[in-house]
Amino acid sequence: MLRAQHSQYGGEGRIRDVTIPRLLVVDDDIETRSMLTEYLHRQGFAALPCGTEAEVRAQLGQGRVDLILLDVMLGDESGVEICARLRAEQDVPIILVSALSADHQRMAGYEVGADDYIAKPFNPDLLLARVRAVLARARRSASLIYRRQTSVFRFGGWTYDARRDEVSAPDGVQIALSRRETALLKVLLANPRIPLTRDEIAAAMGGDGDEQGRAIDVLVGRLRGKIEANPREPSLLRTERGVGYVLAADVEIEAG
Amino acid sequence: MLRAQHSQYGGEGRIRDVTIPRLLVVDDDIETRSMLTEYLHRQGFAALPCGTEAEVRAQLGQGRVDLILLDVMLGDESGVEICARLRAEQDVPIILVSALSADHQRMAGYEVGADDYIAKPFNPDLLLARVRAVLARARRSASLIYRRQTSVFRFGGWTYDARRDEVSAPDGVQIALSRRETALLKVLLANPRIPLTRDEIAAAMGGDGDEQGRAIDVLVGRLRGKIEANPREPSLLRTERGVGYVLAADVEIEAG
DNA sequence: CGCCACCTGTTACAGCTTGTTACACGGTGT
DNA sequence: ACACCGTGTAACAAGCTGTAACAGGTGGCG
Repeated sequence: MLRAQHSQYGGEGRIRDVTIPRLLVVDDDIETRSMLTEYLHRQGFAALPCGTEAEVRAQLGQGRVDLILLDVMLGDESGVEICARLRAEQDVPIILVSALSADHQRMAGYEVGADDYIAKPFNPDLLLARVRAVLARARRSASLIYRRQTSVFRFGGWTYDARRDEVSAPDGVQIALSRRETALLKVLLANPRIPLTRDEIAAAMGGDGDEQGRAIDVLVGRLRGKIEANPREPSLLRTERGVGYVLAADVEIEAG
Repeated sequence: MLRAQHSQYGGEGRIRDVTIPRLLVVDDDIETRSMLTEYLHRQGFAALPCGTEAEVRAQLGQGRVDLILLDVMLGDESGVEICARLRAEQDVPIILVSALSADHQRMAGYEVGADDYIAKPFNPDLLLARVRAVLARARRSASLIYRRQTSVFRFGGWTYDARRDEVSAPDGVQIALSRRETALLKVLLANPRIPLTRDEIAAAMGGDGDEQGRAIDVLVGRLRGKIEANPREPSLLRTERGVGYVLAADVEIEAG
């Protein structure tokens, strides 16, 4: 089950890619809106004009939005406040656009969670570069899990290759771990030398918060049986009495 | 980096938080470096001065780096090129710092993957706001998977609550899915109305690329047996002959 | 120092999960 | 019409997984 939880999001990058980013252009000035929308269309984006927060929300409700270009002065509405409200609910990248470029205003924009801030009048090509940078960054974030799947973890002479899902002993011999054993190992590898409580381990393995009984202890024992030279005196996967368990090894991570 | 990695396990926010961001200040000018490093120290960051790419790499090799402030003019080295190289290998946020602020240079910076671009001379408070914004954004990205874990998916009258790991039928009755069944459901929910090949499904479920035989088919059959009114004539989880399977329902996602 | 409660390791077991295999049926192409 | 391919399904075996019970060790308190 945990495995599936990991891989689901890693698999997104490998299954389908949406090719046309969908942008909202939010400005109460119709002419500015149209000009920018057309420009972005020509650059290969789906650009949708909005004049108010309500229109923005309507678009968000209707489908995926990849980025919002949000003017600071929106008639009766403040773009900065809209940005703050949207950020509290959404991860969608937001670029604030303003004719005013005083530093304290820029800071306010960043503080409410804008991804970038562009001063009018702007060079369209620079705007484009920023749009692309912000989109690329968002794409990179979305693929983080996928990339992590290609990592090789080294600890205490052992190797865990996340992409191949293979665990190798110091002598190079592969051992077979069950799905739960692998999940436990991954949690430990992600937290070298940090004692983890049983609840923390269970949660990290995808638990729903229910009390686990002694399941983690048994699982630890099983993993020890496979990776410890002497499971009765573990050196890699140690117990911290009253706390939980700790991977007592440094972990080195390489791209797979 | 390690922290960001184990967010894939859905447990980052619940296991450990690293509280002091670690920044690299990269500038060949010692005075600038020192001034900035001290300023950032006073603002609560761990700021480490570097003068060359080699020093940057040494720091990256020694431990987690949360953000790199990278000057464009680095004596014999070009900050933009260093940025490009680092970006190809790393997700670490990079802010380029330059005395030159022509638009084409800024665009070059964004194109090589910089997260932000600051012109010298800069207002230290504005730099700080940007550092914080970039760090906050990185943190948000790192917590994406965790947030997804709190999501509720609705499809065809059914509900999957990711946090509780509960699946409910249209009549509100909970059904029990096995771990693999849940994993399959998640893959489908992440790709509504998109036909997925068996290989794609297996990969998204954490497969290591090995041929799966008929396992996915059997699993689909089992999930159908639990969620279809008539498993012999499935309406939710349909077969696309010669391709694979598709979730024939719209999916609505709510924060949990 | 001794006692006791708690913590952890371990074993055995039962139930469930999971993938493989084999067969049947329907669809498609020649 | 026939052959082949793709998919659904049932049966089965092996493995996985957590629970329960017991034993030994540890730490705190009197």
